[in-house]
Amino acid sequence: MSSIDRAAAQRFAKTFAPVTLPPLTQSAVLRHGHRTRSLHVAKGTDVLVAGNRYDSWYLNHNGWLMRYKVLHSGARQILDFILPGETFGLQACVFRSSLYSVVTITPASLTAIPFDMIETMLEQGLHLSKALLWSAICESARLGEHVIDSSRRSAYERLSHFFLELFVRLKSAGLTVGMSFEAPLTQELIADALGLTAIHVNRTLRCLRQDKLVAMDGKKVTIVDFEALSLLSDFENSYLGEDARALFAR
Amino acid sequence: MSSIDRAAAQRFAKTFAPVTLPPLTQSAVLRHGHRTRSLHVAKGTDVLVAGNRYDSWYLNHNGWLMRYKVLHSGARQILDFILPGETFGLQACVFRSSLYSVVTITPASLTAIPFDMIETMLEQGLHLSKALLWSAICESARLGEHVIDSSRRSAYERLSHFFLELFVRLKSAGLTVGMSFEAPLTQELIADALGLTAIHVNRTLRCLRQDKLVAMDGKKVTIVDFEALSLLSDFENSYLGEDARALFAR
DNA sequence: CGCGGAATTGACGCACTTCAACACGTGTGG
DNA sequence: CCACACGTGTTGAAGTGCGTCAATTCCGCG
Repeated sequence: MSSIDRAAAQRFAKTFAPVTLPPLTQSAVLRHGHRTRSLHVAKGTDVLVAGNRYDSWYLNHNGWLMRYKVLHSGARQILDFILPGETFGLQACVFRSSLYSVVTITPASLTAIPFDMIETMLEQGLHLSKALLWSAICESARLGEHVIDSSRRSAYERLSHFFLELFVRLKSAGLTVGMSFEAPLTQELIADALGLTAIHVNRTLRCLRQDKLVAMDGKKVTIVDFEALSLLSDFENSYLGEDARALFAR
Repeated sequence: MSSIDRAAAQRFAKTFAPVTLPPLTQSAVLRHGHRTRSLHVAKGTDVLVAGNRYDSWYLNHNGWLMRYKVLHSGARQILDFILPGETFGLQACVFRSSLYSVVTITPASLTAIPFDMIETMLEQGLHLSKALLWSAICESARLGEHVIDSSRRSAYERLSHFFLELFVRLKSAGLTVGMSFEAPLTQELIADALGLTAIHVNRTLRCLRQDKLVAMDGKKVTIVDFEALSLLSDFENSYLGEDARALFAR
């Protein structure tokens, strides 16, 4: 297994078992390493296409990807950004075909883990079973917040909440510097994620800048006033799994 | 274990393993029956309260419940309706405290399954592990559709999609009669679920009735034109797990 | 240099909200 | 048995946040 895979396994361990489990999770993934496939994909590549069948799920090492769907109206909705260290594609294993498409928005190196390995993981490792279950439940939690975002918050609140979530998730992956992070996002992508138009995102971003809450310099985002942002957008990071407990408590 | 628990176990089996697994799932749940608690709660009872800790998850036998959250603005967002045969509360086990509240909207009988039983289930049964994982992934899928609903569909499309989803979920639980079903919902609840106001739900419902797509008589809902509704709301039921495959394929 | 994608700004329209009033059924107490 | 409260449904009028359309500028890159 290449060194990049080892780094990926470490990141996976860190993401999904910050409490007590990193070594076990890591070694368990590594133990089956010979069955996995490494791939390096360019920016803008569709890794999963909605409606197709797949037999692997994916571990994302270092890139940004997004899960999305386009409606018959032509509108595109982004469900989720997949950050370094996170996984995707489990759904495609459960359902006959993938419900959503996944595309890279930066170059990315991935590890594909054959689906039937999940059986093995479930059979052999209690800890891995928990990790899988936990990652699915965390995804639910994020989507739950996303529902609230889309239906009950103003554009101003949505942007606030969005940047805070990104910041906390990137921070737990060690990808922040102070209160800043790099995000390869365009205003159009943000709009598609939050259910707005790029134009309105633009206007709202200007307000956030003027109000000294968020600063943006190209692709670099800085959280200027974490407190104010949290308050106005009902942000509480507990849903991100920062303090997940029970499954890994012992 | 009482007969109501047996019925519940059967419904759980049906919901989470429609393909090949009912007997196993059922017996595995029953095997641990002595550890579970049965409760009967009145309509309007909070079973879970956001922010509190819990050590059980719940199997809902015959009632309707909903998962919701209220923001500091006072707005309430319903994330999910929990129909007969479905479960809830797994999140509360993973996170330090429950992220959302769950309240009954009809009287309901529930079975509380201690959380540490999940460990046992994961250790002992490959099939149960799959069932747990699958139910979490299905929840994600529903929430994903809900995100799309809230951010990219008009009120008219949202209502259409909402009724279709309810219909299909209730049908798979055997709770439909022809193209009709009973739903203990008020317009306000629907509004809170779809991110609209009750007033606008009212107006939109009238349009749906006039357009001969949906009929409502009190609490009885009838899908008049399934085809037209599906088309206009991008409905495809694959995300509801109708055709889930891989995990239960063998 | 010139091209194309992204950001920015303005004017206008509309879907949905907000506020307000009223109708209807159901239960509860006088 | 009526009176009243209360929850739910229904309808109208006015306000607004965000979308749509259109034009201009900025910037990276071949």
